Amino acid sequence: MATRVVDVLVPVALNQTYSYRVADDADLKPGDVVSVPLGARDVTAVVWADNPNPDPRLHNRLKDVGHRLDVPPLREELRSFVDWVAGYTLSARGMVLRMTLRMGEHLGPERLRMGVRLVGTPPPRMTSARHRVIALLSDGLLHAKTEAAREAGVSASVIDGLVDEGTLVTEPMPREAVEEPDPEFARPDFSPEQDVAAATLREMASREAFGVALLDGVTGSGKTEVYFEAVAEIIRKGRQALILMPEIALTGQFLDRFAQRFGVRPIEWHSELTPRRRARNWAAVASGEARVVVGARSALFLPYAALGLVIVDEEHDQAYKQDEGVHYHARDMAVVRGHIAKIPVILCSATPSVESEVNARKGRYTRVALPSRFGGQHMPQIEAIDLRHEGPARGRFISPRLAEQVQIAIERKEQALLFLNRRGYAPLTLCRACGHRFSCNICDAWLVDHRFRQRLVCHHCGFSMPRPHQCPQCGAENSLAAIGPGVERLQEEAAALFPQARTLVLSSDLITDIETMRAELNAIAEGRVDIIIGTQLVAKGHNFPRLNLVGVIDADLGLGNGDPRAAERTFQLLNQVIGRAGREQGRGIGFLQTHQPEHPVMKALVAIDREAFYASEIAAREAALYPPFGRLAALIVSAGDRPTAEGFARKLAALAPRDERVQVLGPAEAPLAVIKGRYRFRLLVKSARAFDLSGCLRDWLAAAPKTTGSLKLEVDIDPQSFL
DNA sequence: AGCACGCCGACT
DNA sequence: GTCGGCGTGCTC
Repeated sequence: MATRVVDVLVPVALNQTYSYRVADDADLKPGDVVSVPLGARDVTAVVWADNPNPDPRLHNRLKDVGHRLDVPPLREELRSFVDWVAGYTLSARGMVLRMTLRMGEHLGPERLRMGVRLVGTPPPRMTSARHRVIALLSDGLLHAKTEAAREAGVSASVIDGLVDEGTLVTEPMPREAVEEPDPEFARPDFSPEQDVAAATLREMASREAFGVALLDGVTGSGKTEVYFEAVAEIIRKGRQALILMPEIALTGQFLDRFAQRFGVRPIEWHSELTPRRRARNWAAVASGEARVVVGARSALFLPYAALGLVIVDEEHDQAYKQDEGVHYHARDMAVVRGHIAKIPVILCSATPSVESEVNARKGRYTRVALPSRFGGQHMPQIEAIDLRHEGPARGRFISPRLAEQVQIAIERKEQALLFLNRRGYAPLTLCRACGHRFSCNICDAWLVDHRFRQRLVCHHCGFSMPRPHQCPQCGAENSLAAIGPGVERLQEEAAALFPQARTLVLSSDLITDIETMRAELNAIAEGRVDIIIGTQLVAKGHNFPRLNLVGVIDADLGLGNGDPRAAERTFQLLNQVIGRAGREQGRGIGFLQTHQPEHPVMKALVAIDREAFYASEIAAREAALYPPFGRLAALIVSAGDRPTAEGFARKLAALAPRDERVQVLGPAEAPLAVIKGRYRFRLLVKSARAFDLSGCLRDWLAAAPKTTGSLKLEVDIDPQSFL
């Protein structure tokens, strides 16, 4: 009798499945998680399909499937999703599978933590440390070993000693149950407007069918509490809900708000989980015990037992786009997963992406609007400060009018936020004697002066050097000038202008981990800071109750670098930043320092006229056939030297499909031509919306020469950033 | 993605 | 004479 063979998807950079033999008595089904030999090692992989006619050429080379792991099989819904994402993004299926299996390697039966219990008599040789341990354990209950040691103020070896003496025994700790959120824990009081929105979402959640809602509400309108009602409905139905957030928005404050509504914190999923927690959370998601998961984009690939709803908070946020490895946009893939799993998807934003806005206008998405702030608060008043006429003195960045407002805020004991989306002290250092500019040897970029760290840093590759005191070009001393502002320099200026104020810089490079960030955000929320100086970190989903004034130092930053999404991003970012003001007292005020107050983005912001912004942006996209009116992909060719990269890019362009539905632009040198010592050229591929661009690219690239040596070709479907 | 195999420089 | 650098190619 022929041995049974199954096709297994292995989590390596391979698109094909590999065939393995199965023992006759092993009952393997598609979706089962197994261990298989691959080359010299064993990997955790997934049975993808039965293979009744294995390739005869492989007959004598087939290896045997190892053991099946004791975890729930990946459901057909997830396997289809993995296949779909790989096909769409032109990634190896194995690499997409890897994202669903990233559970901290320790898959399988959870390693139990050991606890200790007092059972015997104290040993003859007593010490004060031993006394403390015995006193602590005198309740006769099981205590976690490390906690017991910490509470008794002793090292673990004291406990081990008592175990050796027979005074204590070790026992496995019972696994702590995942706490269930209670949908009725604290039902909120809603305004009539919020009630209507919540009812719509609740109804959608209960329908158990695919559909997309765009929950469109201004900052402070209570979007979160409203979509929590859809989550509550999913919990009542015994299914699971996933709330996706931009990574940085996963704050303690959000988790607390969740706990206020549902009684417990949700399960988290993000890059900073410890391996142990990661494995536990993965298992809780797969078993279905985790009812609600709040996570960064990678949470979309987890093996939910019964996913019933996906929410994408701040759906316009660029952080949803993964630009390494598998290039995917989590918002778009959430819609795909919802479609495959036949479940509803809720996208939320105060400033929807142009894509989602168009889908809502065309009726593909259901718009659920929360047009006003909760509790009758008003949106901040916004004014432009024309830097051409009322700018600050040379070398200063806070205009007199803005400074006056900050002074008033401080006198009123309110907070002010100065927003500048630029890390470090100054973006450019140059020599006044010879004009030499400090730039990165490995990249094409200026080195940013970071005075906290006393270094010049490349923001593209991380290269850094000590801050020099002498020009390397002409040898002049004391000739180096810092050009332009960064948040550190802004803090210096604010401290000089307002010496009595407490300032805090909030910038990603000064924050080492999520906990530090949570602590700093809490310090602000509790009013221990007068002037917050922040990069875009402050824009994301945090509520500062005492903040009423927001000053945007350089509103033009991010506009006009030739990026088709520059206007959209600037509008969203500035809207969100200014929306931080006046959320509690409702008398927020925002100032935009700009050189171009007549720019459509600035005019729309000042007039608080979203419609005007979307109208002009949608018209521009439609005319240029940019997304969502057309499809876009970028091919990025990079190599260790310029001619190799350019030559290959030209070869690719020459092989481009001859199809009038596809337009190939380039190759052009990428805007930042050299990054990490690699020369980069880019081809942009544009097609009509109703065209299989992924399939077309696949055929095209299959016919292209293989990349050898340092040559690398990256495919970015739906590129968001053009740098 | 790992990992082995393979061919050229500075060490015990 | 070996140890080890990372370029190339394969993994059922």
